[in-house]
Amino acid sequence: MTEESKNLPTNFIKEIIDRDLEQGKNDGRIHTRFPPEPNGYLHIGHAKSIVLNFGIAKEYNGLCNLRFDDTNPIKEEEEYINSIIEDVQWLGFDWEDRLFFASDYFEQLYKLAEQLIKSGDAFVCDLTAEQIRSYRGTLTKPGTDSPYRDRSVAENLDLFRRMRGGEFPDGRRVLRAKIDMALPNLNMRDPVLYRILHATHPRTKDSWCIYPMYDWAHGLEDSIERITHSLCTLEFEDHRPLYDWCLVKLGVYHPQQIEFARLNLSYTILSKRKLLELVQEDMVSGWDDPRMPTISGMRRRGYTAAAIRNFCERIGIAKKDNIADMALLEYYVREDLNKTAPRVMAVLNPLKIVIDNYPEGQVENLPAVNNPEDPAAGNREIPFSRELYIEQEDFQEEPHKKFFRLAPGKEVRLKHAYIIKYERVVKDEQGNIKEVHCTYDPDTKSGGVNADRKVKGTLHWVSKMHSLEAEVRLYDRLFATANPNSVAEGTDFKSNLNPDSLKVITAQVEPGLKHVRAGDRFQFLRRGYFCVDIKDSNGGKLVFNRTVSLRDSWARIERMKLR
RNA sequence: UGCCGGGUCGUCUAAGGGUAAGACCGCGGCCUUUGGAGCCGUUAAUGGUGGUUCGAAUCCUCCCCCGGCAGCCA
Repeated sequence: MTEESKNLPTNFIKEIIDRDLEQGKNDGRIHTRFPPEPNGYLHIGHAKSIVLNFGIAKEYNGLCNLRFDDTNPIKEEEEYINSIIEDVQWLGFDWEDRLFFASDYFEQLYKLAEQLIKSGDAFVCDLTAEQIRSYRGTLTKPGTDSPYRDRSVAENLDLFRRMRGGEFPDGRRVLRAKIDMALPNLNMRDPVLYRILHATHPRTKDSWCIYPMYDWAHGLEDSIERITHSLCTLEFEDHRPLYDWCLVKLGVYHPQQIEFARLNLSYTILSKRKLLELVQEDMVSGWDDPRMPTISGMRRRGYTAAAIRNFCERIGIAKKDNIADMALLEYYVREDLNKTAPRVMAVLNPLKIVIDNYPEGQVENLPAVNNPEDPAAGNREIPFSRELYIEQEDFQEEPHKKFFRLAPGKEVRLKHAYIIKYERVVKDEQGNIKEVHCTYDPDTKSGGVNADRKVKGTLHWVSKMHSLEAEVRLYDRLFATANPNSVAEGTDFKSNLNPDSLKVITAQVEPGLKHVRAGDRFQFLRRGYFCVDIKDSNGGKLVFNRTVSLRDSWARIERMKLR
C-alpha cells in the first residue's frame, strides 16, 4: 500500500477511543464493524466509513468485522452481498474470518424480544401502519398510547409466537417497545421492533415471516459481536437513546454508538436510493457505470484503491455537514497514477502529418521510456514513419501568441523522435484542413547530436500505418452542478445531470497497445489517465475509459482568454 | 415552531485559555523532450452580540443561520 503518512488529521472519534483506553474500558480492546445493508452497491461515501472502521481497528491493534445488516428481505439481494464483499476486498481491507450476517442472529434476536415482552417492556400492537402514525403525534405534539399497550405478558407472548408462526398476514400486527408516547424524541414513542413480512430472504429464505427493525437489531448485533465502538452517520443520532434503551433493558454487553457526518461529494450524489433510480431508469449503464460514484464504477473508471483510501483519510472525520471537493479526489488518482501508470501515445482527434523529407517506406523503431517517474518501468520501441497523426488541437493556422505547438513558421519536437518544421497545409474544397506537410531535421533524433536543441513545444503522435484504432470513452462529471441535490421547485436531481458526461470517440493508439489486458491503466501522454474497460474491451476491440485528464495549464490560458 | 446536532480560508480538516495550522483549489515563479510531474512562493477564515480573562475559535449570555427526526427503511 502506498499510504500517505504525512499530516493526516486526527478526529474526535480517536480522541474518545484514546480516553476509553486510558480509562481501561473494554480491557483495552478495540473492535469496530462495517455494517452495510445489501440493498445496493457501495459508493465512495461507504469507503469513508470502511476506511474509518478498518483504519481504527488497524491503528489500535483491534478488529473490524464485515457485517451485513440484512433485516429487510424486500430490498435486499444476493447480487448486492457479492458486490459489497468484492468492493471491500478490492479497497484493501481484510475482515479475516469475521464475515457476519444479522440474519444469523435472528433466533437470538427473537429470544431477546421474548425476554423484553416478559419484562413488560414490549407489547404486540394491532394498530394499522396509518393508525400508528397518527397515534405517534407530531414533532410538537405528544402521541397517544395504543389501546393494545396494556395487554398481559401472556397475551403478548402468545401473539408474538403466533406472529412468528405465520398466523397473520403482513401488517396485521407488530411488536412494539413500551417506552413513552410523550417523549420529544419520536423514535422513543413505542417504536416498532418487529414487523410481519412474508418475503423470501436472500439467506434465510422462508424460515422467517417476522423481521426485526433496525433499532432493535443493530445494537444487539453490535452487542453479540462485542463491538466496542459502533460508528455510524449523523442521521442515527436521534436513534442512540433507543439503541441504548434496548441494551440496558436487556442487560447485555453495551457498545458505544458514535455518529459522524457522512460524505458528500461535489458534482455527484451519494444516495443509494437515487443511484438506484439512475440505474433503473437507464440514465447510466449500471451500478458500475464509470460515471457512478460507486466503488465498482470508480474501479471500472480506473481509480485505484490507494487513491480512494488516501482521499478518505485526508477528508477527515467530523460532525459538520460537508461537501468534499471532487478536485481533491482527482488529485489523489493523479498522484497515484503518475507514479504507476506507463506512458503511452494515443491521438484522440487525429490530424494527418506528412514529413516530406522522410524517405517513403522507411520505418524506424525509436526507444521510448515507459515512465519517467519509475526507472524500473523500462523502455519500449515505437515505430516512426513518413505519415503520422498528431492531435488536431496541436496545430493552429493563426496561433495565439502563447501557442507553443505546430503552426506556420514553427518547429516542434515529436516526443521520442525528431524536431519537425511546418511547411504547408492542404485543405479540402470546404476549407477544412486535410493534412499538414512538414520537414524533419535528421540530426535532432532523441538522444542524437542536436537532440538538445530547444523548441517550445513537444507533441505526442502515432505512425499512421502502424497505429491501432481504439474506442475511447471520455467521461466527465455525472452532474453539471456542484450540488445536484439543490434543485428548483418541481424538478429533481436528475435535471442536473450533465448531458456531456460521456463522449465516445475513435482514437489512434500506438501499436504496442494491442496486447493490453482488462483493467490496465496508462497515461496517454499529454491527455490523461486511461484504463482498459473491463467489460467491453477484448481481442477484437480496444476500449479505453478516461479516468481523469491531466492538469492542463494550456486549458487555463484558454479560459483566461475568454474572460 | 418540539427534540437532537452543527457553524474556522473557496473546499475539507486541525488548533481544546497563549503566534489560527495543513491539504486541495486558485494565483505567481523555477524547471521540463508530457503546457504532465516536481520544486519554491502566495492569496484566503473563527456567523453576530454582550460578558469572564492579562489573554477567547476555545468558557458563559442572548441572537442568527444550517442540517436531521413524525417508515411496519437502514
